[in-house]
Amino acid sequence: MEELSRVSAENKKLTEMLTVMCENYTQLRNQLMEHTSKNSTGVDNTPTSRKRKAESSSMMNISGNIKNSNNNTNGTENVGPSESSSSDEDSSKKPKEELIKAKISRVHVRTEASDTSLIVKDGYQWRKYGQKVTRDNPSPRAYFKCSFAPTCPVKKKVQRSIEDQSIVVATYEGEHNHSHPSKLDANSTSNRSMTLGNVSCSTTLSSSGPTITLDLTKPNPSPQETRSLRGKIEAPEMQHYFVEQMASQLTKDPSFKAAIAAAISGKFVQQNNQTEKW
DNA sequence: CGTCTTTGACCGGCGC
DNA sequence: GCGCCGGTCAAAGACG
Repeated sequence: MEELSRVSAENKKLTEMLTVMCENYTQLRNQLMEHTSKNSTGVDNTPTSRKRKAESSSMMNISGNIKNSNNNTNGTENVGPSESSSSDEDSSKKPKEELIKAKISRVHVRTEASDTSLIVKDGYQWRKYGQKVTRDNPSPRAYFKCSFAPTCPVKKKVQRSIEDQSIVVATYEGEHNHSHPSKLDANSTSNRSMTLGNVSCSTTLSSSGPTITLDLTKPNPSPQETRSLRGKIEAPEMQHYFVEQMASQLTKDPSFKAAIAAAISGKFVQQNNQTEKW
């Protein structure tokens, strides 16, 4: 309980730091937009190389904003900085581009820095069809197609963050035209991440090694923090559902059960360094 | 033998 | 038109 309270306090501090960072980012972005609007009177700002611009905006989104594409079927839950920044700029563009961009979502997953597999397990079944080394990032970018359904048009690009090699950025394009495979088999995956509103929680349960890494962001921010973030207030039943989902997924993982059993039997060694990492 | 990954080749968009 | 660059294809190999 002491450890839990300590971690909770640390999470609160980190959340506050994240809030300050988000606010600073918003202020800086507004200042930049004002500056660019003053300098260039043109309607569209530098139509050259839209793709690189979109990627550079995603690089600014490394502040632990973890989203799951499964909830992004209509884009209403995409309230992250990258989405908001792109939607702000898209307001002056053609509706066709807005339609295309509405189907694009990004997921940031923290993984082991030594893991070079570029595999982001999100419950879907993916087939790798290409890998490229892009110009703006020395890490190779992997291209995946959804192979769960032959007609599923969803594609996924996975690339390590140029700023933090331990963060893998997965960009999803399109919408799945089938149900989530994990609904059929909840034990098929060992890595899950979920998002409710702006509160992100990512669990990385490594079944291959003896270590268990939990990436947790405080699930219950204070009302003040909630207001300061994006004003998206969660319903209590959603928080309850969130906690239930976390508990059920943790208890379904055999490695987590083994760790709990070892802890109960007195063989579990508390590693403070691991918990202090996040 | 079927499926998946790897990787060089190829294609199309874009800027100059 | 040419070159660069990101994205895709497809043959070959790996793997269970």
